[in-house]
Amino acid sequence: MEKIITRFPPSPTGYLHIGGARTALFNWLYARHMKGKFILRIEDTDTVRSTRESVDAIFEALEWLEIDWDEGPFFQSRRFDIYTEYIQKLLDSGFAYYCTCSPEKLEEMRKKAMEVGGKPKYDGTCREKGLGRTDNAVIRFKAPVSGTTVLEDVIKGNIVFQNEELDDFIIARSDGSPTYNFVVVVDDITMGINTVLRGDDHVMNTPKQILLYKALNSPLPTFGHLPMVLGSDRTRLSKRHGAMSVTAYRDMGYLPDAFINYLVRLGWSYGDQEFFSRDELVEKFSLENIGRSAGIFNPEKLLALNADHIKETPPDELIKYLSPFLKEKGYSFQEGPFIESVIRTLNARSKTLKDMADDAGFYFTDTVSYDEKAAKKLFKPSSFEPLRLLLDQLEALDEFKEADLENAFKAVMEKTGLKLGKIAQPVRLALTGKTASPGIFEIIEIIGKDRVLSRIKDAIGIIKDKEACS
RNA sequence: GGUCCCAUCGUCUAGUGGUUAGGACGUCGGCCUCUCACGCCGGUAACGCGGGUUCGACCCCCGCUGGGAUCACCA
Repeated sequence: MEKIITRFPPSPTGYLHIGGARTALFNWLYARHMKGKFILRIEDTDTVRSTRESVDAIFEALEWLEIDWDEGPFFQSRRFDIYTEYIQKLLDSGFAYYCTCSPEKLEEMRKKAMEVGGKPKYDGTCREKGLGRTDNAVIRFKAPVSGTTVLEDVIKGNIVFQNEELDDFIIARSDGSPTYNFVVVVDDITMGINTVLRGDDHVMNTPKQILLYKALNSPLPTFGHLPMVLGSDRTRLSKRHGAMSVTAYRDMGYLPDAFINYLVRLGWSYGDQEFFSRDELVEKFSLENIGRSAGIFNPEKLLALNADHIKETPPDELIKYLSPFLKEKGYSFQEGPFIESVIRTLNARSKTLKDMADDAGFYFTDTVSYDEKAAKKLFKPSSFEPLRLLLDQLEALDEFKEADLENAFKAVMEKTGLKLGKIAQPVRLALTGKTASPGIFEIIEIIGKDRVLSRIKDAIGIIKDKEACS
């Protein structure tokens, strides 16, 4: 069977957004699943809107998503010779012609057509004039005026277009630069692309492109149009639906694997399975299970999936992703058992890596800042005795191991007659500054004897001061 | 407006000519418990409407309605 060759062709006019990421992902997954090739192509023929920053932003986003490409990036701006050559081919074979109709005249025509309720299409004024090249002439494709063009879409099925609906679209502007529908086809032909997976919004372009393939005597690729991703109000996804840029999700603490897991499941299914590792996705991805209807982007489900992936990622692997968030907070640490245990206490409690870094503060700081309300409630005279007794118990311990710690607490419970909860909460506040944290024994073990003892002493001091004041 | 596409819980979806229409997120209730989570158990909620075809349609066909896409010398 022929080797599958897919591509992702973003135009660098902004950051990589969710829809683009999903298109890239489906093409990448399909290529990887089929052991084919995935090509990156930058569609920058619009020299006015294309920027170097956008190109970099796209690379950055793909890198984060861990979507790699086998060929490219190819830049259309550097392929003009090829386009010129193909335009000439079309001119020579009579499939294209020069047109000198002015933009103003065309605009007027469009307006009129819209008023009558018809499709605003070029009327073919110059079609048979046999005009030669002049300064303001554009080049149009000579499209068939009757018959049908059918798109055999692997996702949507057959879609039939009446050729009379199509018009002689422009393939080269008056300055000689080629236009989108034309360059896409030339690129896909010359790059050997045989599978085109793209957004739904391209279906109306496809008959034009099919006609071009035929005029160029090239075999058609397999087309598949992915359903759109919409915002919560069922309209096209935009800023007001939340973050659009893919890298914004990286910065919010999402795992790339969680992000792609969500994106793929939005429009693709594998029975009832919701959670997929990257490898599993590559293994199980298929075109047949892609849905036909548009999906609404649901940030809450993405968040839940992120939590699942954080939970399932082994601590030693998670470090790589968590590190930037810890470093941003100024925490220094070395990879190893310490940070891994820290992760183990937090991974079931964190929905994002940012949450995790936020909650991990007490493991890294020298001093603890207390939640005001909690301090008022828990650092009171009745906490003095249990804290003092616990301090004695802990000081006597050589090693801070869970079993020993439990015994230490038990001893305090027996002496004071208090339940564990009554003792643990003041201790938790003393150690973390907060009323919620991982298990009391695990954090004591990780924080370590020196810091634990000093933090308990600090708390005792505060309680004493309060007593003195009152 | 023309053309094209789409239609199962609020959302993502599974599903078959005969099912108690399944799962996940959310939500509600409970259990677990040193706090918060995790986890576990349970509840909530869907086949858009109208015609056909058929012994029987959520499923097949038609229409309607609703939603989306697209109509550039942008991509």
